[in-house]
Order: sequence, then structure tokens, then C-alpha cells
Amino acid sequence: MKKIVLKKSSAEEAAKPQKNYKIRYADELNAAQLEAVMHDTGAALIVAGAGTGKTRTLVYRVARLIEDGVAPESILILTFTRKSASEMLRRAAHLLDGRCEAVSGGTFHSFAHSLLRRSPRHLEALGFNGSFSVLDQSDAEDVVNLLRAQIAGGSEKADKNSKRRFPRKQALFDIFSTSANCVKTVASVVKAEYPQYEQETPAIEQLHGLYVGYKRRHNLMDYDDLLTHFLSIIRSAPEMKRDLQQRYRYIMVDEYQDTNQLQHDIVLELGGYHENVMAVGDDAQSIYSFRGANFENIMHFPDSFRHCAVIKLEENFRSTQPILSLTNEIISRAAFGYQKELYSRKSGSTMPAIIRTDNEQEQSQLIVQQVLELREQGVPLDEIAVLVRSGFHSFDLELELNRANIPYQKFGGFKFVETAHIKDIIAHLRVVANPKDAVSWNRILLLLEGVGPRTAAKIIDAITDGTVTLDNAHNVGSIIKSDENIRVLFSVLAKAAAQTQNVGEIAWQIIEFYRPLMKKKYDDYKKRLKDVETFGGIAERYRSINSLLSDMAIDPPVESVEDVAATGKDDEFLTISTIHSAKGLEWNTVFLIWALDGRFPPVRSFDTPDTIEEERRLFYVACTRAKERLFITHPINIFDRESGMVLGKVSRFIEGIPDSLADYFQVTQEEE
DNA sequence: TTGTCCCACTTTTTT
DNA sequence: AGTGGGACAA
Repeated sequence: MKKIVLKKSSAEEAAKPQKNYKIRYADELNAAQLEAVMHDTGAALIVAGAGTGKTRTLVYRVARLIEDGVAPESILILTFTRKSASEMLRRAAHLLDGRCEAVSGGTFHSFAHSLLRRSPRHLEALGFNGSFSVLDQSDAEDVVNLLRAQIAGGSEKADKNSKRRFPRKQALFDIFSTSANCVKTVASVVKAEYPQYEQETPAIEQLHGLYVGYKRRHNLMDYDDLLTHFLSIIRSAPEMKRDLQQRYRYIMVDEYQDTNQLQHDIVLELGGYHENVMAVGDDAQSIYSFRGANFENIMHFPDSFRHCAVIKLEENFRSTQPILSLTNEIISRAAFGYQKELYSRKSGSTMPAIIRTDNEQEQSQLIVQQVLELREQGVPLDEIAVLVRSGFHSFDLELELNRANIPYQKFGGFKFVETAHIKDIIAHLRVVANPKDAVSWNRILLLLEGVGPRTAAKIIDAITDGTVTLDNAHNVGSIIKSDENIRVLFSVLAKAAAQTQNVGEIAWQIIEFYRPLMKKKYDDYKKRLKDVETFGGIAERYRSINSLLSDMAIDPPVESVEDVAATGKDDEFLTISTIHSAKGLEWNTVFLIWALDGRFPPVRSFDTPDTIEEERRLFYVACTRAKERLFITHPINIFDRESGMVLGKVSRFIEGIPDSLADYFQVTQEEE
């Protein structure tokens, strides 16, 4: 028989004699928040709807624990982005005092990464050493592709017809990654997610084995490996686990709805002894299923502990009631019932607007005009955001903003470190840090004239088996016909490896070497050169190549290309952001553009109910970012190349919303 | 073996 | 539209 624990009511809790706290918790928080903040030991799940003061609650709890004498170092906050971790600690420090800065925090990946680096002994047991390189997704895909070519090369002749069916690198990597994140076998992932490749399962499994072996041999880890290897180390090294459990007595995990099985397992290992784990999240805001998160996970969280308090935050402090009424309606149409009806005490007379325009330019012009008007009315640019489903949805708008001289920063979408030329530079640094890094070797060798895949492979083999090292480049001559370029390359790298210069100097030398290569490779050389120089500037800030590299891989600059290069950032700016990157943030005024069925939700999500539901939650997240004004815009009759369809309907998520919940507008051009 | 040209396909979203 | 891969010529 199961036990039911009767909890103290929050009234009783508040009536308890308060200790002598510096902060007046009872006055500054509502009952549910207070209950969460005062929660002491044992597991707890905080189900916090959008805008209900989730971050505030976490911040206050940190302060409260410290006021009660808990050592700041023994608190660990795992968050979704590095930004939100530092923001939280900053707020806590502001609220209480500098002690809060000593709280440990970061993303799962950065946390695992730093512990791995600090455990060389355990790494060696796994076949790695402390100077491993971190592969980002595209690097990892390149490795998979390399191996894929080897397998295909062998079997190609045998059955050329079936070659067509073999999954591409992206699909393969996705299978491996899902398998790691959901802690499932490769075969079962193929069966569930890629049934069309089921007959290829043995080859896919073989490839997976090769991939795992390759990474180990070359001292490489992808994002998933940071977590899986960390987990296997703490599982196999009891003394280390005990040490960590001892060190982190209080664990808080933010955005729990977006964690996956692997991350959940890590939380259990770390918090399994004290069970002082507090998870915070909202099932209605789960938007990372493509990374293995499942919104149901958060609901099963209590099952993993002997006791788990469940606290719901339902009062929204962010948005006005008209906005909430609309967002409540949007989420209530979901196929799965989320047991939540948010309410707000903020009245407000402005209704959300749903605006139809004839085409994309009109939509962009409308935004520009509205932004200018809002600014007249005294809404600062910092308080305005334009949210998009996918990064490229804002291209036209960006042109229009430039024309109108409205400064903006873009978050999400294509990132600085993902551009080819920056990856080239980084590859040079990577081989210095980890000479076994064959992917990077391959990348930089192919840049040289006269070096193709074949020659590159020869050189890499020689490096891997030790015939050639950075400082005895002349050995290269015995393998291939030596060449001026290669000698220069090796001398630059050898000099870097000698560690007589600082990181900035090394980076600039590599840039010098790379510059002529880049000039030949790209016709927009000038633009790219600027990026490369920006990178040089960034590199100067680092004390070691390794820390530069891990930051670039795990915690890269979030701004997209143009902004990193842009100077004078301190000015006020408008925010353009993907919805995924807007998570947890809020603005006075939010524009959600391209709310067109087929764009949002995208055509490709139409097939399965699960993906549509995820899109719906995404739409919900977007709308709940608005405090006072919400504009949803959509052009009409847009030809979609991808599907070959003409898109002519407003997004299904707001189709048929009654006039009582939103004002409808149609944009028309002014008559001359 | 490398380099070039052309065609097909692809694009979410992030660590 | 821009990349990646395959076919083919040098």
C-alpha cells in the first residue's frame, strides 16, 4: 500500500516563528513561493507556470539556505544555459551578499566537462586523457561521415542499390545522440525513430561501434560523451561519487521539463544520498524533445525519491490578464491536459493583436513602424523583442531594421563559431591542444593546395602512430612530397605548442598563416576576415588554449555573427531571438512573426501529433514572454518552396480565436 | 589524386 | 539559396 503524506498547510508554515532573517521572505513572496523557498531537506518538485516567478523563487531559496548557514559551495544549480546560471547568482548576490557568488552553477555539460578535466586518473581508465577535445555537433557529424564512407566503401560494390537507403551523417548522428540521451540501444532508437532504416540496423550498429572507438583513439568527446562518461565515472568510482555527494549537499535543477533521461540519471547519482534535490519546471513549456527531453519526465520526477514535495506556482506576475487569457486558451487546446490555469493581478487594457499582412515586406515594415511608435511612447528598445520560429525568418526584417537605423541584437540561429572560417581557425588551435585530433587535422590539411583527402589521410596516419610530430615536421617529407605550405604550417603549430607565447599571439599567428588561404577559398574574403579578427580579439582574453577551446565548444558567444563583430554594444538595442533562445526571458512588448500555418508550425511537423504538440508548446512559450503588449503577425499567401504549397492560413494555434481574446487587424498601404 | 562543375537536397530548434 | 556529394576531366 502506498503512503499519503499530509503536508503542513502553508498558513501553518508561515505562522512558525521566523528566524532572524535579513530578508523578509514572507513579505516578498506569495504563499506557494514561500513554501518552496523554505523547503529544507528532501526532494521537491516545483511546477511553475510561465511567469510565476520561478527564477525569483530559486534565487530566494539560495539566499535563504545561505542565511541558514549552508555553505555556498555546497549548493549546486544546474541550468539550461550558462547565461541563466550567472544571472541567477548575480541576482542572489544582489539580494543577500557576495557569498552567493560562491555557489556552483552551470549547465549539465559545463559541469560534467569541468569535472572530467579535473579527473585525469578516471579518464585514463576510460581510455582518454585530460587533454581531450570537445566536438561540437558538426564536428561529430564529420567524424561519423568519415567512418560512414569507410563502411560504404566496402559494401558499395556488393549492393549499389541499397546504398541509396543508408542514412546520411545527420540522421546517423541523431540516432547515436538519441541513444545516448535517452539511454536506449541504437537498435531500439532506429526502430522507434527511423523505421525506414530498420533493415540497416546491423550496419548502423557497426558504425556506432566504430564511432565510439574512433573518439577514444583520438581523444575526442562529443557533447553526449561529456555526460555519459561523467556518469560512468561516478558510477564506477565510489569514492569520487561520495566526494561529490558530500560537496554538493543541495542541488537545484532549473527547466526540468527539458532534461532527458541521461541528465536525470546524473541528478540521481549526485543527489541520491541526501535527496536534497529541487527540480523546477513547467510541462507546458517543454520544447527540447529533439534533444531527448520528454515533457512527461518532469511528472515522473517524484517517483525517483522516497519523499517528494510537490509545489505549484500558479500566480503569474509577468503578463497582463488579456495576454494570459489568450495564452491560457492556446495551451488549453493541447491534446494532453496541462493542469494549469494561470491568473494575474495585473489588469491592463491592451488586447493582444493578430495582424495580417499581404507579404513579408509589409510584415517587416509593420514591425519597424510599430517599434518606432513604441519608442515614441517611451518603451525602450531593450523592452521589445521579435521572436521567430527559425533563425532565417528574420532575414528580411533585419534588412528593414538596418534601413531604419534601429539597432538590434540577434540571438539563436546561426552562430559565430559555426561559420566555416572560424572553424578553420579553431581547428588549428585544436591540434595544438590535442595532436591526436584527426578531424581538425583533416580540416586544416585540406585547406592546403595540392592536399586532398588521400594525402591528408597519409599525414594523419603518420601523426597518429607517432612517426610525425609537431616539432619534427621534416619527417613529413618521407611520407609525401614535402611542400612549402606544410612546412610553414608545422612551424607555426610547433611554435604554438612550445607554449612560449600567450594565447592571443598564437591566435594571431595562425590568422596570419590562414589569411592567404582564406582569400583564395572565399570570395567574400573581406567580411570573413573581420570575423577572424574578432576571434583574434576574443582569444586575447584567454590564459590557455584549452580554456579558449572549451568555451568555444561548450559556452560559445551566444550572439550571431554580425553582433560579435559589432562595436558599441552598450547602446540600447532591440532583440531578435529564436523562441528557443528566448526561454526564460521577458519583454514589455513581444512581436511573434510568421504565425503562418506551414511556417509555424512548419509543414514538416504536420505528420505526427507529438511534433505538432511540441510546436504548440513552443508557440505558447513565445506568447508568454510578453508583459504588456503582444503582436502576432502573419503574411498571407506565401509560396513555400520546401513543400511546394501556397500557405494561406493563420497558424492553427490561433485559428478561430474569438474577438473577445484578441484584436484583429489587416495591414493596408497608405494611399499616395 | 586533386580540383571543378553540376545537381540534388535541405533547414528547425541547442549543449 | 547555399552546401554537400557525386561524376568527370586534368
